[in-house]
Amino acid sequence: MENINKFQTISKQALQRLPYYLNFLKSQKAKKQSNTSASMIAEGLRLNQVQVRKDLAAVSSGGRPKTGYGTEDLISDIEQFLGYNNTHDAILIGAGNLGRSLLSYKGFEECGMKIVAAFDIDKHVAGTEAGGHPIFPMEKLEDLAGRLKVKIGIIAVPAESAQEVCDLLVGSGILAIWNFAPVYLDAPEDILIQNENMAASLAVLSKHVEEKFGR
Amino acid sequence: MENINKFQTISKQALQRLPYYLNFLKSQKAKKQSNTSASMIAEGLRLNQVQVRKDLAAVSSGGRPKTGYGTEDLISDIEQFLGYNNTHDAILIGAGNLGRSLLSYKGFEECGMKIVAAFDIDKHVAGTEAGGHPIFPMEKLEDLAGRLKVKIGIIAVPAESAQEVCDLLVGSGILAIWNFAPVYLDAPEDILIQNENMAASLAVLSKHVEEKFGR
DNA sequence: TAGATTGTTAATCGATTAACAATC
DNA sequence: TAGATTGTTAATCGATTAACAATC
Repeated sequence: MENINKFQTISKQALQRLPYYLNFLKSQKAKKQSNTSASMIAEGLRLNQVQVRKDLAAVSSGGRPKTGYGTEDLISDIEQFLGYNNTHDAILIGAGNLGRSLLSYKGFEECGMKIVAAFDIDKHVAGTEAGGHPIFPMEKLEDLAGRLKVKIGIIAVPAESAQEVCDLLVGSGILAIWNFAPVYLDAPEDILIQNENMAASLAVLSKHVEEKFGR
Repeated sequence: MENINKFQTISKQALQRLPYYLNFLKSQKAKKQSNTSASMIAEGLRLNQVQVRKDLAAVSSGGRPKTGYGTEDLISDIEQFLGYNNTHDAILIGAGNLGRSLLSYKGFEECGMKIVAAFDIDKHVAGTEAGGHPIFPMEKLEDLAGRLKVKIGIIAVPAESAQEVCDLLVGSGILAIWNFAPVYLDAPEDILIQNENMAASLAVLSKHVEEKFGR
């Protein structure tokens, strides 16, 4: 039986676990472990064995009974799957406090994303730079994004202007948006919106402390 | 009937939606809308009505048929619920690239969290400061955390040392940990671990672009 | 062959959504 | 009273976990 119909889909949660596996596998590699089993990963990351096994099955077919996966093979299968090999260019909009923090963060490139330019509505901010990235005025966005064929947009503007920026990005042919503004954006369904909200995470922490510590 | 048995629990997902509601409500307040209904929030944030209504019911009892909630009342109910009124002190460990970005970010205080000190293992880094926060050597952590009665720890160290730092924090009486390292931490179950992994979010974006754009 | 590990099919669990009753 | 909106109980959906068969 051929596996023509076997569309291996993967849930968003599973997708988000993959970088953890990757990290663990790299530490295995550093320890000269040439093979790594799902059980080892599960134990190392304190996850359920079956979950790990299922996640890996969606990403690689190099698993062999009794031996597990070749550590390096699995690393490259996951990186391949996530598209870390082909670097994706990104632009960031909103060079305020958060935006500048993101611009100066160096960890994105090893995850296959490279910020190529930043934009800000404030004419005084435009023309400066942050973290080695030039900041342009908003008017240049559409032209530049189109010419550079950028596929990822990072929104770091205030809530009020986030939807507007989103529309602009969609119009410029962006495929995925990393949204740091505290709003749910409206976009065509083939555009992926990944919401990242520090306030949302803080809510979880704050609530827990409040509960445990009392008021 | 008294509501003694009515332990209103709330899911983590619901908890994370509350800051979005808060943001919407504040914009309502700015527009002088004295009342806001669940349906208005749902429409504004493009969420399901019932979901919003259920979330709000867990947080406030000020909803009235036909009128909805008093905008300001609901704001303060949510802030009360999340513990945004009582500021919680936090310490940050690891003043590297990411750590410094977090230290210089100004948005945490309005979510009820205040970073009071940072620590780093590197003796050269200790003694300096970032974003107006002093950076201390690791040896001072236990003493300072205990004396300041800090309840939140922020881990921004490399994956390899994250568990070690976690243990140290737990030993110092911390109640909740915001973990930026790409590992799942092992801690007593009454300690809340909130994982924040930029790489995990990037994986989702990267995969989508890869799928749409092809390789 | 026995044992470890993979990978799949079925059961469970939790969150979201739908239907409805209650109330101002 | 009629209508809008709340809040609850039941149905659906999706992800996780458990049980098991396949394989080296």
